[in-house]
Amino acid sequence: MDTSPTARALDQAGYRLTRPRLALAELVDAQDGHFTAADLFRIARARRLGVSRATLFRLVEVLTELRLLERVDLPGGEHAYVRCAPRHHHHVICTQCGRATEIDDQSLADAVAEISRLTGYRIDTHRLEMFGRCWRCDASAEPAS
Amino acid sequence: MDTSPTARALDQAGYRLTRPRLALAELVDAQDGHFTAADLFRIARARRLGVSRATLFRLVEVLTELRLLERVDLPGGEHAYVRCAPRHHHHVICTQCGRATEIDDQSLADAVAEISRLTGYRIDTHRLEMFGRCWRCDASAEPAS
DNA sequence: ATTTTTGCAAACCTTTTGCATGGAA
DNA sequence: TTCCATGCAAAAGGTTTGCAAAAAT
Repeated sequence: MDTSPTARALDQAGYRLTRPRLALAELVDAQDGHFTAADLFRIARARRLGVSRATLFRLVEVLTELRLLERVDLPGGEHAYVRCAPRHHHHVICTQCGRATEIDDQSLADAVAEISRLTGYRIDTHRLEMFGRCWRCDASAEPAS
Repeated sequence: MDTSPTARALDQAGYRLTRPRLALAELVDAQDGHFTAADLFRIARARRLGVSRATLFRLVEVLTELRLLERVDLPGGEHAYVRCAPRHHHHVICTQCGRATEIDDQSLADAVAEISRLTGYRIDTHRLEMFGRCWRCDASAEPAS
């Protein structure tokens, strides 16, 4: 059965459903946190999916163009990716478990509009990345509370 | 005369004022937009400052630690740096001329607090980068208005 | 059959590091 | 004189690319 959402999106966008793509699509769908290209490659190699680095990078690029993935720049400077819905939003990322939660908050749009007004810039795009601890990790880190 | 703010900050922080550092400090001070390490190296080489890549990277790292520079991740994924005051803030960056303007807007802090409340994350750090056109570039791009 | 996609390997680009020399304090 | 800093060159990552073979439509 072909229930991989990513694979379906690829198909719909006119890309051929090859074995490497199907395998990677499932991998990507299985991630619920952020991952780097290297992470993906490591997993693919461990599972003997027989996917080359080149193909992996090429697919990540396609998925990013389709907005199924979004690149986030971690505080250390690495490029990671998170699976997400193809609309404008932001992420809060847990620095402990890697979980990423999508945000689409109006108060932020308001803040950006205000900044545009204050600075005189016409702001085309913006990117907000927030890093912290999700409720689960935060709870387990403070047993006594 | 030693009027380079960056050089003075280095001195104050206990770093030795070597010729390469002084030369680079002046270069950095002269930038009013964002620049990559490669940009800086290109300029240094053109001016025959005799600074090696290693030294340049090492100084950029020091300046970033001292918070005289901040790394910004451009939409294309490159790492650039902007000169700035050593406190928490954000940047609006002109995609045309590269000018960077510092922002410290309360409405953004409010938005982040709201997001923290909504998601249950304890947000430690956040990074907002805005890209657009500054008033000057915007004006010259639309002569008829 | 035709066109896209793959894998390989090499190339590329950016950044880091070890180490002996040179320079600041 | 004592460390700190530099330059060099090599290494280490990370990502891209040319090209012939393989696979999807």
